[in-house]
Amino acid sequence: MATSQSASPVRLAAETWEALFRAQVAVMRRLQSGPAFRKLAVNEYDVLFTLSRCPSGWLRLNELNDNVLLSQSSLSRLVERLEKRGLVARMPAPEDGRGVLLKLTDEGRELQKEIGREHVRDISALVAPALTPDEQKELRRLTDKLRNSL
Amino acid sequence: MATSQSASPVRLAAETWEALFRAQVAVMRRLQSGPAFRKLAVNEYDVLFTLSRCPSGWLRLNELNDNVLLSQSSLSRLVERLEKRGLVARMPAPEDGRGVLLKLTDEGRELQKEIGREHVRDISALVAPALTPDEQKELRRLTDKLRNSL
DNA sequence: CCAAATTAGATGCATTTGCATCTATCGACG
DNA sequence: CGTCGATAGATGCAAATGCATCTAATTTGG
Repeated sequence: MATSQSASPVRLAAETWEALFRAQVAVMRRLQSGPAFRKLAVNEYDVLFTLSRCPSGWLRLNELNDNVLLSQSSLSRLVERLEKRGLVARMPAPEDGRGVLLKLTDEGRELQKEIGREHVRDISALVAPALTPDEQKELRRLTDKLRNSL
Repeated sequence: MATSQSASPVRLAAETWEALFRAQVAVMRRLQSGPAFRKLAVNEYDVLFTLSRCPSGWLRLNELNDNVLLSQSSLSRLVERLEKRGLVARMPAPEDGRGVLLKLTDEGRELQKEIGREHVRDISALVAPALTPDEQKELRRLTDKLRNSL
């Protein structure tokens, strides 16, 4: 009987992914039910957050789409909603007549910061008691490595 | 200036969560666009999968809801759809007149296995090249620990 | 330089989702 | 026991999502 539980590489990969996925579900469920996301859905906040991290301030719609788990059409309409609420501004891309550039408005930046502060506290309250700092660093390293190798 | 990048525990936790979340988004995006999920959405498959892992075969609707990132009402309707397609069967809970028990039908079990085989191959193709077996085990350990401590 | 194929994003439409609420049952407590 | 708050699940309805498709701009290959 040389067939121990996770002997197969395929099985190990599947179990690894399932553990990652379930952890994400469990944490996200708690985060999104908190008071931080009263004013904005998580996906909407995520767009504002990504824009806030963008060095130039402007980001292409299709680049945004890589970060978010949404179809292209859903992102298009999500951005439309954000624009209607005055949180982001659009501009036709200068180098590509098909493209659209996005940036935060002042109001959008304010709201991102406001939600972000609370969001970060919520995250910390969940993650910090669960893992030591070294474990957190290792988890960050492994998930970054996984993402970068796709 | 003793404020290095991730000196703050709060910041470290936030960065850890973001890395985990982005990795999940990146992997999930690739998985769900693959041919494995032609016949069934990921959330629907996930319900079949969870039922297939249940020792007794029967599972309460509200227990299912802990595993899935869906509101109670959405899960209720998702299950309704699965039942209409003949993939799951319902039964009133014997010990609790409010509850509903679910199990896979034979057809549901077949479909879960069929999709599952392909799904596992897809996962392996993404995860195995990215992380060594030891790294995968460590990632599994850390995400399990995170989830269990919530 | 032009036609064909590709890419960015928008839009019509059906499906899915979530919020609020409703019904029914359970459990606690007087 | 009988009432009252809590819990399980279903449902009306508005909002969000995805698929297929459309338009327009770009890139590619002859």
